[in-house]
Amino acid sequence: MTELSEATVARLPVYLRVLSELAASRTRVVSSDELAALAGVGPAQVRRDLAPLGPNGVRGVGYDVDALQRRITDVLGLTREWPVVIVGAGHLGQALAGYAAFAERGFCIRALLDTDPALVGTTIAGHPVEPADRLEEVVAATGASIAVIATPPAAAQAVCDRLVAAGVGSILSFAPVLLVVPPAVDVRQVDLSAELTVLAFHGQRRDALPAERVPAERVPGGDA
Amino acid sequence: MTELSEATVARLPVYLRVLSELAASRTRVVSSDELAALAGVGPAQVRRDLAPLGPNGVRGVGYDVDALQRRITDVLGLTREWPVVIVGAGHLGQALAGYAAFAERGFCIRALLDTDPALVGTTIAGHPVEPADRLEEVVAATGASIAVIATPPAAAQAVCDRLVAAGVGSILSFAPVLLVVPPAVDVRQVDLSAELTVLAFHGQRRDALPAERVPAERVPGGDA
DNA sequence: TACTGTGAACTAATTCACAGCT
DNA sequence: AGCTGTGAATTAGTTCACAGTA
Repeated sequence: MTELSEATVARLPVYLRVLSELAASRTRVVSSDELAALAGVGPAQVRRDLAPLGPNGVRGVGYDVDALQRRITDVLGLTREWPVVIVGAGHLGQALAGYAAFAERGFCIRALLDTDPALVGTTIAGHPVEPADRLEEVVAATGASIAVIATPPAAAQAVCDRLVAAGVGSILSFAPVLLVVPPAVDVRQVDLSAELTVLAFHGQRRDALPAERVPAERVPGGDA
Repeated sequence: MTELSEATVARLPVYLRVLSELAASRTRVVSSDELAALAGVGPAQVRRDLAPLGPNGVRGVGYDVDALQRRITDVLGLTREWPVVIVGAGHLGQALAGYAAFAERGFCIRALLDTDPALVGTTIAGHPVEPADRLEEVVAATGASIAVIATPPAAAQAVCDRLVAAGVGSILSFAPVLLVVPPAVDVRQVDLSAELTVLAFHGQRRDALPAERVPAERVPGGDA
């Protein structure tokens, strides 16, 4: 395995999902054309992405669904379980705590933290909400190296600092603020307002050109 | 305005947020260096992104905060209100329905739909949950051109088809499935499992190199 | 002096097109 | 015949470095 581009890494989870579906429907072999169609990318893209993972395909035949599924699972680090701590038990934190797709991939929610006394002590999706004071001990006790920040923006940086100090190396943040972290820490941000804003931008353009040529838009899947 | 790259469009909402913060703190002028630091990108990137929006800066001085804020708001299409319909009133749909940051940007949640009879008729964040049967009439009545899909994956494509048929042109989906849409429809997908998976991939690599060089990781902000 | 705007260089990512294998 | 894997070409995105200007 030479070296995977960031763009490839972002697509591997998509291929993995498609392969699970294929495996569930007893499909044994899949071609780059088929896989591409199911994943919403081009066939050349699929081959480029998969080639560096080792020889996975058979020329003239295609890819073995099970073998490829195992290979990607392995490359992505999904052979182990990843304990996850969620900070912020508001609506979003609650939604994430109950999100079934996480567990299927080996992401086990191990704790839900919040500062709100009205929430602390309650149980959400089977997880007792702990007081945020205990962040450090909860991280230590669960061994979590991944944390999700679902707090109000104003609290995010402080929470982030404490998570990093407690040893968390990977953070998924839903707070629309820049998180400053040491270089070894990996932060991904999901900005829901920004997503809608990009849609608004395109929508506005579409409205402006009544029945004209619509700018480059790949289908299926749009420009997700 | 020549033509904005997709990458630039994705960053404009970030600049807009930073500018709002600056405006709130009575800052009148900002340089590309400062804006870059606050947005977590490079200064050259900021200038490249802003230059095509017209002459916004003054050489030797910087950018006028208010004027730039207005300009970006205008370019992104945020001068009008965007009615939004959310399909799926589970935890995630509820979280989105109550998400304050949407309203601040002019995204007004106008309806929440669900098939679950236990949810229909209840009120969430001030929005009555409507039966999903009424999708078409709700889209028509609200004039929504943006919709959010927060349903289980199995229902997403059918919902998507109905939304498109009802005239929705922009869709934000949280369902981890490929949505097939006509070319004129814009789809953005947020795949939460995939986000965690990318973190797991990097985390695994970090663990593998105990005290070694960590691969390219920009700070602040990590590789969000 | 201190900043923006931009040509030019560079790097990353995608797509083409075909050689090579089964 | 039908597929993968990959060099080569292309396109998109970023960064540099500096000319231009208030």
